[in-house]
Amino acid sequence: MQVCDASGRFIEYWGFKAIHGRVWTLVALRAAPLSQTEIATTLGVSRSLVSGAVAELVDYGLLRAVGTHRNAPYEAVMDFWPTIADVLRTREWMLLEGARVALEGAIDEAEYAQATDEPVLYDVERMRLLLALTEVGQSLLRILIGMRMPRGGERFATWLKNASGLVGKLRRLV
Amino acid sequence: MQVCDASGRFIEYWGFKAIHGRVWTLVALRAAPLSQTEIATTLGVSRSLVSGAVAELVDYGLLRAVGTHRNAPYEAVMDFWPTIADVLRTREWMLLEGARVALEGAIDEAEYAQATDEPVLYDVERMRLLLALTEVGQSLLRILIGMRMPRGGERFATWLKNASGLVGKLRRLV
DNA sequence: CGCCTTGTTCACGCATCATTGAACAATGAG
DNA sequence: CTCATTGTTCAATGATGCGTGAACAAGGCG
Repeated sequence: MQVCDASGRFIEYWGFKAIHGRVWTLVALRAAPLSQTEIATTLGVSRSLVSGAVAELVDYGLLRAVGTHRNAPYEAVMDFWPTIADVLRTREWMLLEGARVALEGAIDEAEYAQATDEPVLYDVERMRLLLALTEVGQSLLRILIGMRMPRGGERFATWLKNASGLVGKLRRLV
Repeated sequence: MQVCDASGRFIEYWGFKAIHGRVWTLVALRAAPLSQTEIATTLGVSRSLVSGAVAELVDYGLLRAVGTHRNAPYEAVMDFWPTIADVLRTREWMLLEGARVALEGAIDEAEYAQATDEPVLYDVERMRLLLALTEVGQSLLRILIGMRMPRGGERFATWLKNASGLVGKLRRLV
């Protein structure tokens, strides 16, 4: 399944493991739920690798066991926006916040140095610009995180239509 | 300089090397252009590492030598959107295009199987959904790539104001 | 009840890649 | 011209992390 590899490569570039993308895509596109051994043999990887990947995907809320018994096969949760929002909320926010705090500290230092006539190594104006950039980034992030998803039956299809319309509006905006 | 480390961490998560972020941030925030040895000693890394990083940053168009002589110090190019657009155009587009092509192929295969009454392993409906998703992604990418930047003197500040306004409009849209 | 299939855990190997230090090249200063 | 400083190249190192296989656990089915 070339789609799984392409998806894996894509996911990998976004800071996750390729195996996550491959497993999720395979399960998502199969008509029937899959057991771990089926996943492993289909993808040509070891069962141990699949075991870990599946556990993490279930933890992320991207995979779900069908039934309660031990060897219950897995189906994909198509509605992955909550997971993406969660990643944005934690990972990206922390990164931007770290940069923002560091910049604020550096600006304070530079201003204190200015006030006491010490030599100022750094360009305060530029630091302010980068600070403003992090704030714009955080605003954008807040919007993305806050995007409400349609509830009920065919969530993913509805969300997709939603997103498509939004992109159209965005094009007119730019 | 904690800002450099924060920036490096951020850049690293976006698929680049942390050293690129650290070097660029240091040069961008310093009031005066910096030589490679100054960069190396300030960041506490070897000159060889800085040499490679600087060469790549110059290649990306994110750093520029001030003057023509061999040991000319470097200043930062603040207007980094062209570089980002370039990365989006090559890396992200290729990834999405790869997924799209693979999905189209799989859909064709599945339809052929349906027509000839062979067993169909994959869910055509879902494949179409993911195909639509890649297309929405490509539309969004086209918009981002096509975003024109202000020309002339204080480009970065103008761009930032531009971007900030855009994010505000986007919030009202969502 | 016992076997066989399935899932989990863990230590190891293997590859990748950032970083270093040393050797080398290039150039400006004295 | 000579030397010291700066930048470049390259092999070696070290760390990080994916993937594997074997051993182990846990049920289901005969």
